Amino acid sequence: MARSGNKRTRIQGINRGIILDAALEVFSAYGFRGSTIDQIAEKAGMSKPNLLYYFPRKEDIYVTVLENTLEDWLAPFRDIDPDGDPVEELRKYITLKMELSALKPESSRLFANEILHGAPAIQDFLKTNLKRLVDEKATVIRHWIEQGKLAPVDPHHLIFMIWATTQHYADFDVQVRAILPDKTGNGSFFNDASQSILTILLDGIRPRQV
Amino acid sequence: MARSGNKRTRIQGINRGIILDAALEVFSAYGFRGSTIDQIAEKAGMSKPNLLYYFPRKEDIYVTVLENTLEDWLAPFRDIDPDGDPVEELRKYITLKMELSALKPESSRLFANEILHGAPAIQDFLKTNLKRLVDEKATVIRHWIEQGKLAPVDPHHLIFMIWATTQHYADFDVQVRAILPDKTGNGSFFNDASQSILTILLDGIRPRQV
DNA sequence: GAAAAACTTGACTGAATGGTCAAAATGCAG
DNA sequence: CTGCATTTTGACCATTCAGTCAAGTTTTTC
Repeated sequence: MARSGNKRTRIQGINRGIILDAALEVFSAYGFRGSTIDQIAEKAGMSKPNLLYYFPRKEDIYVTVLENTLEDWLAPFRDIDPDGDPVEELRKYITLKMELSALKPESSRLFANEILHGAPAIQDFLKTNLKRLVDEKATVIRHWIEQGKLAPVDPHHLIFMIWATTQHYADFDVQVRAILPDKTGNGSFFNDASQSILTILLDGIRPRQV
Repeated sequence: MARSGNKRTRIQGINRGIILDAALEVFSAYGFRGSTIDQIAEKAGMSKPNLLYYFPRKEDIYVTVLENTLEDWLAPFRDIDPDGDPVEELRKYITLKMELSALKPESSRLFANEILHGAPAIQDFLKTNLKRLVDEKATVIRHWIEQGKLAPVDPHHLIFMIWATTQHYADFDVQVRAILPDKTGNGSFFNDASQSILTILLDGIRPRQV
């Protein structure tokens, strides 16, 4: 039986990976309820009962995919260095986050969809782990402000603003592409966006007094 | 038969309204695929066949609700006055948008969900109406910049940033509430957020040289 | 106030879909 | 090569759910 005592055979390792990749694509595109096991099985190139041999319930697949993406998503945030230069650290974070949005929009959408619908599967995680981490980084930002290295702004709202903006390019991709003049090909648009966001965030839009 | 020739009776007006209100709640909470006609019918206090008498298909309800919310959503954007003071206009817009996020988070979530899943029902709208409107406002912003009333930033990305941030408080409500220290009660938190966003957007986070 | 139109609903149908099961196929240790 | 464990699948079941229908009830019209 699969997963007995957590021991994984060679084939289990391979197939679980294939399933999770397929599931990420499907769930992020159609949401939990809108995705069918058949869809995932087809994309994974195996029969439905076979897929269910590895993940007994639809929800098991979903939760596993979600958990896997959470870590990717949080790592750059965790890596913000309290001892680094604030502007440089935030620049690095925003750039990384935008790269992630460009590279793995599916993960972002999966996460967004989960939150949008009330985070039924990860509410606990939000209230404990994530809150702890955010509060920690908010403290870092507050220190930076006290040291005069950053303008006095509310750390939590600053974090939300960065999250919101960077994720927007993944989550609202169709809208962004529908609106943006496609002067730029496909590639450089995320770079442009990073630059713009950074400029606005750092210096604001109020013209500097001359 | 209902809706023949678009003429509406008294009862049709009432019941369509009730249905659309119920549908907004349900669709925004569970998405299109995740919502059932029975759920909407129950919330609307009528039988399923009766509901289907007014809207023959599930999709008809969905599209109608979506169209109704789009207008609400765009109105404040449309109202940005090219002849007004830029900072004041943007302040007004952001404040309005945040009030809307606080007052009608369901509309925001419905819209977000639609975009997140590739905007199957409103792709045309995005590419025509919305693009036209955004380009128009981008031109306004560009003029403001030329007149030195705004720092030189990319107008499109500025608009995206404002949209992303303001909608975040509606769409990611559970996450925001999970993280935010609930020192503030329920009411003032949207005010705090508005203030913070505005400060950051206007003056940035880089400390001003003294 | 009677006929016509509009509205309402219980009971139903067919398709989609999550999940089961028993039997076949394959992999692998000795 | 043999026998046991793992993997794979066709066929199936039960439930959910969008949508139908025919028969009733209420509202409007004249």
